[in-house]
Amino acid sequence: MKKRVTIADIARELNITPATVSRALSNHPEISAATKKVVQEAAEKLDYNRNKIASSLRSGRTNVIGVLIPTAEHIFFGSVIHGISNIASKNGYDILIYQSNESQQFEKKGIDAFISARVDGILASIAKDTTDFSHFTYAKAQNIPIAFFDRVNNNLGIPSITIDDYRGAYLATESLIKEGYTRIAHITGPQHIQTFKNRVRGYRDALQDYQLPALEEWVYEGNVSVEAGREGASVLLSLTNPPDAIVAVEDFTALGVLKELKQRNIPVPQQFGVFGFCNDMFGEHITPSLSTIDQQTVLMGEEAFKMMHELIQYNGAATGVLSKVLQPIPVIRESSRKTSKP
Amino acid sequence: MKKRVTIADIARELNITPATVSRALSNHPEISAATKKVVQEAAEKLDYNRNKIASSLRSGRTNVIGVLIPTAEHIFFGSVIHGISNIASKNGYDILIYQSNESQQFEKKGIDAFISARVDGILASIAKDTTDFSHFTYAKAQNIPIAFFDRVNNNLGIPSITIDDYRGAYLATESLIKEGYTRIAHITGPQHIQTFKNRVRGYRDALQDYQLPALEEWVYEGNVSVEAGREGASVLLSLTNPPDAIVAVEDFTALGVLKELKQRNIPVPQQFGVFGFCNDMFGEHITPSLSTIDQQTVLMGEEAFKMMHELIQYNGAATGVLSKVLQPIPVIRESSRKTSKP
DNA sequence: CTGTTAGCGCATTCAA
DNA sequence: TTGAATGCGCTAACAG
Repeated sequence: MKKRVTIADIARELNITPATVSRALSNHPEISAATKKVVQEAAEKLDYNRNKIASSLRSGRTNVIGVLIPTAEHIFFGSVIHGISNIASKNGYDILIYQSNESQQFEKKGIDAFISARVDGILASIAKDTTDFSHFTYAKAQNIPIAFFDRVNNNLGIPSITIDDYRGAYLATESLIKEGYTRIAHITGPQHIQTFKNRVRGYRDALQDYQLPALEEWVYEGNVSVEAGREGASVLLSLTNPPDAIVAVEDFTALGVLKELKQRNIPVPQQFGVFGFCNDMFGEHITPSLSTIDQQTVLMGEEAFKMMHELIQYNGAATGVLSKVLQPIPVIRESSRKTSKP
Repeated sequence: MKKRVTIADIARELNITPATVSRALSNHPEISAATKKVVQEAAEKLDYNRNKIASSLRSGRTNVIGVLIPTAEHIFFGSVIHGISNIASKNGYDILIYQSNESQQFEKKGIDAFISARVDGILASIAKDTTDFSHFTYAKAQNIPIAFFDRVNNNLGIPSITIDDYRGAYLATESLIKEGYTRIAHITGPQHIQTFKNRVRGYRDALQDYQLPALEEWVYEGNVSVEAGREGASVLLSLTNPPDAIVAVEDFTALGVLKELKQRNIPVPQQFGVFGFCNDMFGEHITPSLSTIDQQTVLMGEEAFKMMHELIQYNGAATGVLSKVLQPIPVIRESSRKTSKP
């Protein structure tokens, strides 16, 4: 094991003190340009690489953000991480990843790991299973800046960044209405999850605003999956008063709806409209292509980092940082275009 | 900022020395069970949380693995990270993520960040742009265990974990042959990438083994995308001697092929067979559903961590750890099933 | 502008 | 089995 070069080595080489080297390398304002230059060159020459561990221990800051996600296997979170990670790198932060796998127990472990690692802040998206949120308030009590993204809890006094699910569902429903569909149903997910609840509200309010019927039985609650989409569509189409369009809670659910419709030979969009939610990559390429709501995942990641960055800067001081809501963007494709052809 | 509890606090509380506390908490064999118990309880009571930074500085080990990926926006890498991260957590390791965004420059920065963070090991998947690999050999020279996954370079003496791309393409081609297709073409990606090159070889060898024609013009080199699939299919179908099946380099490329065929009203699989590569989630749900090669991404992540774990253990000592190749798994669906119906 | 001094919290050597 | 002493590499307060 080759011994690593330290600032002491550079100091010795140049006959100055380690403190000066440290300051020069951190671009401290009170160091002369000449010294900085010499130190830089010596560092380069000796192949010096700052030991962040020692630096962190001394300074009390790690420049690491802990990111807690339910799973990296879902492209939604990959996309958010993409956003977080890129802007974080640009600002000199590293990203520690932990997966809860939708379990409260692992989520708690993740928070503990972050605290142990002395991360400067935590960005978290809550697991489906979580009912006890004390690990989050604990982190907050430890004075670690924390913010939620996408899967949030508004009762903990923790800032968050989300997209406006209510508005997304509203826009989807409204788009179908404007295309001429009049009996619009909704397939949603488990209602203990805020996100899905908000979408139901947006869907309902759109119908009400346009004075269209909003039958109780037109809201089908399933799991979020292709299968749920099929089953939901099947149930809805078997009603005595079946709908002529469906707003699905998510793109794969919408895909299930499309499959069921195809099997029943119901032409989309001519006789039936379908709207998804997520803007997953495949939607653009299936037939008919899927209208959906874009969730701006990368932007969400970037905004999440920015918020965290501010929280870190102003921690302790009173701060104006509050929750932020991103606007969903309707992406209208074939599956909902009853009137005009593409 | 509440002062954090340290081992000194615990020591004071119990009238023993910090050294003993440290040993007790690390479950050192030479500490009495009684002391361990008392220390554990005091730690719990005082809400002690080990400072990994200080521990790392002293011990020289961080228990952090740096994972370098091209982008988190591709589900393939998300899936591998899922595999790495879960097994890493189980073994007490944290995961630091860095994205190269397919750029050599950022890749280099990532390696530097990892070295600065004093990670115990690096798992990397090479960027498309990378032509100079010195940052990898540099890390290795610094005595940091490093291994590649999926996107590898075999000329650096760095172990790697891949799936057998050659065999994957061979199996895809063979499957088409056994279904009765006889004029099989291939749409591949940039040939400076080993992965794609190997798939071309697998494709060619299958044709040869079954004594089928392998025209030079039946291999179309494009970018890896839906558009490349469309274009490749278009070019191949315009040949005076067009194929009756295509092995695509990847699922989205296969999707492009399917779109082009649909537009030309060529029935799949009856008159034309299509095979993808990746087993992306959408493939199961499109029409016709897509035959493809599963790359065992989660397993790849798990095996990557296991390999890294061994490298870390035996670093310095001569080690038997070599590259590992995972077996691809054909997933046969409608798009290639000429003979039998599902 | 630079040097001196001190210590972040822990793990490890050597002694007892 | 435990205590005492040391230092990992760096940064920050205080001097000069």
